[in-house]
Order: sequence, then C-alpha cells, then structure tokens
Amino acid sequence: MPPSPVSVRAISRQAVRAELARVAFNEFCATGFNQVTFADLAGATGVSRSTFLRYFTNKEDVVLFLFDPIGDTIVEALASDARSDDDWHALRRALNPVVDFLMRDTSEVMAFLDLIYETPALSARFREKQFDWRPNIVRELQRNHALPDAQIVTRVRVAAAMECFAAALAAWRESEGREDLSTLIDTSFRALGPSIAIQTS
Amino acid sequence: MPPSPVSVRAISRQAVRAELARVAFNEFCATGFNQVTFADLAGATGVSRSTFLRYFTNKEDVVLFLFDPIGDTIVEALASDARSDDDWHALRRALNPVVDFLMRDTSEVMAFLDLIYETPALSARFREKQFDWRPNIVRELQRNHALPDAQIVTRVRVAAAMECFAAALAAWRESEGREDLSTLIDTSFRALGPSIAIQTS
DNA sequence: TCAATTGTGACACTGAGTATCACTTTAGCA
DNA sequence: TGCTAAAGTGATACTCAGTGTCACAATTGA
Repeated sequence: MPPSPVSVRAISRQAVRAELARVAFNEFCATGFNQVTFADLAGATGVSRSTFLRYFTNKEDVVLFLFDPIGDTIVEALASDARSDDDWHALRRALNPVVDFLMRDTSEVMAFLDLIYETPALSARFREKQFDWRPNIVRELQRNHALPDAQIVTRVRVAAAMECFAAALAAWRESEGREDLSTLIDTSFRALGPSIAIQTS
Repeated sequence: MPPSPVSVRAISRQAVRAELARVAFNEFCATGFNQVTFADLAGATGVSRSTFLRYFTNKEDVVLFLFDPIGDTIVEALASDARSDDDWHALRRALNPVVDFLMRDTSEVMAFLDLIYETPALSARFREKQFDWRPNIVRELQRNHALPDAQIVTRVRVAAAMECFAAALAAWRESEGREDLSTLIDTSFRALGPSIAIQTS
C-alpha cells in the first residue's frame, strides 16, 4: 500500500514548516524582509541553512505559503455551488469561504498583509500566487457549461474577479480592518457592472 | 543651464541600449533566457559585464524595456480624449494607440511575445510592468471627474481593463497573429459586460 | 530487528545584483 | 584649439539567493 496521504512525516513537516515560518515572520517584522538572510533565519530557528531552504522554495514563500489554500478554496466553492446563474455571480459567491478563511484570525492576517504590502518583493510574489490560481478556476467554470464561452471570455472574467478580490483586500488593509471585507468585495464587483448577468451564449 | 533633456549622451545611451538588447535577444532566443548569463552577454556584445549591467536594471529588463512606453501611451491617450463618457469606454479607446504601437512591426513583437510567454521569469516581470502602469492611469481617470468615484471603483476598472488587454495579447500570441488584436480586445471588454456604461454616481 | 526511506548538516558552487576605484572619453565652454 | 568637469568604462571584490551533492542520522513499516 502506498503511504497514506496524511503520513506521520507529512504532519511533522507541516508542523516544522509552521514553526520555522512563525519565527521567521517575527524576524522579518523586526528587521525588514530584505535585511534578513537565510543564514539569519537558520540561526534564529536553530536548523541549518540547508534544512531551512528545504522547507521553502524561496524567501517569499516563507511568508506567503499561508495563502496557498485560497486557490483551492475558490475552486471547491465553485464545484459545490448548486446555483447555476452566470459566471460573475458564481465567482462572487466563491469568495465567501475565502473571506471566512481570512476572518478566522483578523489581526494575524492583518499583520501579514502589512508586511506584504510594505515589501515590494512580497507584493509581487503575492500577485504571482493569485495569478497562479486562475487556470484552475477557469477550468472549473468551464467544466459545467454545456456550451462554454470562448476561453478568453472566461479568462477575462476570472482575472477581473481576482482583481476585485485583490483590490478589496488592499482597501481592507488600508482601512486597517475597519471596513467590512465582504462589502468591499461587493463594491469591487459592482464597479464592473452587475449587468454582466446577461449572458450572450 | 541644466543639460537639455535630449542631450547627446542620452541619445547615445538609448542607441547603445538598443544595440545591447538586440544582441542579447538573439542570445536568449538561441540558448534560452535562463541559460544566458550576464557574462555571456558581455562576451557577445563586447562590453564588460559591469557596463552591461549599467544599462539594464535586471536581466528581464533587457527584453521588456521595449514595452515601457505603453503605460505612458495609455495615460496620454486618456488625457487627450475629448469624449467624456464612462471610464470603461474611455479605457477601451485608450488602448487603440497601444495597438498601433504593437502593429508597427508585428513579427518583431511576436518574437518578443514568444520569448516572454515561454519564459516564466519574463512573463512574471511583464505582468509586474503592466501592474506598474495602473496608478498613473487611475490618477488620470480621476483627474477630470468633478465627482470622482471611490478609489477602489476606479482601481478595479483599471485593473480589469489591463487584464482585458493582457488576455487579448495572450490570445493574439496564441493565434500567432492570425486573429485581430483590436477585435480580441473588444471581445475581452465585452466579456465584462457592456452595461458597465450605466454609471451609478 | 532490519532495510528502505527520508531528514539533516556541511560544503561547494553558480550567477544576479551592488559597490568601489582608477582610468578614459567626451561635451561644452573659454 | 585646448581645458575641465562630468559621464562612461572595466576590473575587482563582495553579498546573498538558490541548487546540488554527500555522508550520516533518524524514522518508519514490515
């Protein structure tokens, strides 16, 4: 039998990863992301530089891997969405579980966003990560259409929806959490016209 | 008097830059972007590694600086647009000069796009460049509004418009230039609903 | 208890990007 | 035409991210 998908080793790996990231995050906040080297992180965490680098593919990932689940969350939300109206409303609904995810620990998420938006390298990689979510979302949207729209149409809608999310997240962070994230997402989606509901195909 | 903005040196610098980029582009196409080092480029161009690095801020810039004018082109198009309808149509019109710019030498542009889309590092930086265009476009759009929309609304519209452009460009490249870029941009913009024309504020 | 797999640290290496220095070239002016 | 300040150049040294390899230790599953 192949090793179970949640082997002891996998659990251990996740735990170590989380702990390394936790210590590293403090270093980043205290000293600045660019100023902290992998050698510093190795020193602060007690593992060797080699080992630290085995847990993360690059320095940005030490901070951003926390947001990895979001892409799959959106795809799953789309997949389990019973309603069959237009893409745009489906995409908006698919962001609800993401909001829940982000709201589980508002102050922690806000601390991460502060570091990310203050560090160009992190912002850039964060955008890359969001970009990487898109293909799976496009595939999921087209999966259940008997007569799918042209690729480019779905791609544009997904891109726009993700940019709505990004803009809302940025505004939420700028407001220091005072504005409501869901409302901001609604505002973003409305900025591109609700009448998108009228499907042509 | 401070040196004129188009000094002899500035012209020389642009010319050298263009020549270095030209030779480098051939190397990249022949050997692969990641496989070519700055040392290689120095060898191929005849200048020292130090000098080569003075002309470009990073390796991606050697390829992508060609697209730098596009951001300003869009802003200027918006500024000189007499019509005062909604943001969305203004943004669509502002892309026309960009299409003209790209059509001046289709096969050259296509060669660049091939290299860019085949090289993840270049695609990523290309997206960054497009992202960097946004703030100026947002500012220009809000400049002439007596009653400007909320920041987030304009930001989302600009982001969406730029993603429409990006999607159209990608599709154009996928079609190897057979499809019409302007038509593809129209299709992209229509994917987000023409009824965006109905402004709420 | 044993064997195969996986984690670890040490080390060496490549290559991007930064910084500095002495030297040369050139623009612009007297 | 010749002078000078500014800009360009090449050599060199440096930091650090990220990759790769090796021998060794720990763990797992049988």
